[in-house]
Amino acid sequence: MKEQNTKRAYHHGDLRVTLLEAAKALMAEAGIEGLSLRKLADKVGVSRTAPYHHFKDKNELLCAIAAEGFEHWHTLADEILAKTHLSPKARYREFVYEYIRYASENPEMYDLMFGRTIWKQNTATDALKNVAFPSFQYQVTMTKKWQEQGIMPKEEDPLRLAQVTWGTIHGIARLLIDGIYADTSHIDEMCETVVNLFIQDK
Amino acid sequence: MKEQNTKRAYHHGDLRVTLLEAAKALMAEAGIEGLSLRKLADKVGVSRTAPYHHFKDKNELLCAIAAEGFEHWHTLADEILAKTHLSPKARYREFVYEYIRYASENPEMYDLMFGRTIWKQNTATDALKNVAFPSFQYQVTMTKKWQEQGIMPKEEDPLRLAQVTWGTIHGIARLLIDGIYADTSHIDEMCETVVNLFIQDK
DNA sequence: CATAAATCTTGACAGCGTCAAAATAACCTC
DNA sequence: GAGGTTATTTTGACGCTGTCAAGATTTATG
Repeated sequence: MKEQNTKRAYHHGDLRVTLLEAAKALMAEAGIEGLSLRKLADKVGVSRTAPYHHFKDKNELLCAIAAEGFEHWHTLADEILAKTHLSPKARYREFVYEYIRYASENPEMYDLMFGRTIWKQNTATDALKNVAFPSFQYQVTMTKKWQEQGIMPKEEDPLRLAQVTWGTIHGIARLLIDGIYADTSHIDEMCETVVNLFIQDK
Repeated sequence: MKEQNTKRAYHHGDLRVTLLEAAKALMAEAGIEGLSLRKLADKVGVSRTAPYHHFKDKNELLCAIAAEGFEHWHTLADEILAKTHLSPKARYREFVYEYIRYASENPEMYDLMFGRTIWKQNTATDALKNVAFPSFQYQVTMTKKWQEQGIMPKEEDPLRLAQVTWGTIHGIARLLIDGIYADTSHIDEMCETVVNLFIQDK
């Protein structure tokens, strides 16, 4: 009985996918720093260097994880924007809530996707860039739409406005997952304040 | 010839201060991750374990560095707020610019002060908390003042408003120092957009 | 079936934080 | 000043990390 996936089943049987799944789980519980290739290999039941035949190094593994995170995140964002039965303002509110919720429920993944581990050293793989850059650009696209819908000021440059509004929810998300804002019970009120400040009366 | 500092000159001559200075320099050029106790000891010219008699572990060294950062940062903020010859709006503008400038010129220090390294694991020393918490609280105090001066909406709860406005400049700072916004030439325009969005016509 | 390629393992190395024990230097009291 | 205490520093060691090299094993290919 052997599987027939994208990669064929050799000794292990699609070790790459197994590693990615285990890595996400390990990262979620031990953090990015706590995710070591050796612990990962041990968890999966292979030798220390086995992962090196599927990922060039640790960075490439992290990029692969982040890429999956972006794909997941992108579908979540799309779902909200598809709720056309809601008013633009209500949709934006939901987007803000969902953004903060995603970050606080997946702090390590969020940190990997939007943090310095990958981007500061400029070590993103092409595969990651191909999903991450559109996600960044997505913020600008949505902002333009919000301006057209009249809930955000039309006179502001879309790029600048996107940078600031995204910066706001990103900043709040970071303060939460980095442990500066310990009190997560205030999340709702913070989101509401964001909407109050940025959204012009519908 | 021996110095007479807070700590007396033993074998080395105030190793603690020397370590802190070298650690700040090493961190600035190699990053928080690149700062190792062994390299630090080597740079200063002592054995690997010598620093352990002045700092319990690496975390305590990092906390000491961060504490100095907060003190420096606090004096910078105070200077701006003391410029009473400027209008409240102009002062806020300068505060935003200065905040982003400080972060982008001292990215590693900013990351240490406001990042997850220390706060997420909840390993801050009491000495650090004593300077950091007032700095956090400072944001709320200033926000209240801005509300009283009529440049920020009075109807918003001061704490929430502070969290969101601080979150905004913190988020932009993070996007810059983490390498998401590579283009630092847009800093001025982003700051201006922040002021436009948050400040009510003077 | 034989050769090539992919996959996995064992061995090894340097770097890291940190503990234990020993060595050294300064201080303090008598 | 002498002797003992304390502060400081060093050497040795351990386990953890990422990663390379070389060999072994399994699968694919011609």
